[in-house]
Amino acid sequence: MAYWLFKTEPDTFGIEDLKNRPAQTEPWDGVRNYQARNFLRDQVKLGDHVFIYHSSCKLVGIAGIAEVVKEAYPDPSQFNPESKYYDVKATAEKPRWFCVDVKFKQQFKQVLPLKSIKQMPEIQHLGLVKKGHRLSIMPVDKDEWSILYQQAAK
DNA sequence: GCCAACGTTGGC
DNA sequence: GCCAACGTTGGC
Repeated sequence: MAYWLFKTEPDTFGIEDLKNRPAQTEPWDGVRNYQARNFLRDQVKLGDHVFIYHSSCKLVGIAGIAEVVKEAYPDPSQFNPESKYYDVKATAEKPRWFCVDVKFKQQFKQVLPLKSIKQMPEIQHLGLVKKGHRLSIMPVDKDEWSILYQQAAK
């Protein structure tokens, strides 16, 4: 099993929204970056665990955990002209973008702030703490997951 | 294939 | 809202 971090803007869709969904499950759509897409399509597997990270908001940081309940399939929003994620160049035969379904697992009592994460000496490999951390889907190694989880679940 | 212009991300 | 850091686009 692998570990990931997915970014989201809580004003649009946050951990609370995931928790309140029917079946607490939601397609993670709208990823429009090739590197992130490749992770989603090729490496994110059923049962993988995911940190839900809140960005562009008051409380920036890791807000909780979700689990992958459906592996990559073509992101429907790319075919929908009404959607802001619509992509003219995508076709059913040649989909360009993919999504997975995630299910709510846990909301932390408090968001683990980015500021704290950056101060943790053990967390050095995570893309988040590196310069130009713009990937919306990124791998987290096992050790870093454990350390972050321990810190967040306190 | 280079690279300037442009758009987007995301912390602050 | 600012702006630095990236990614993407498109002319050549």
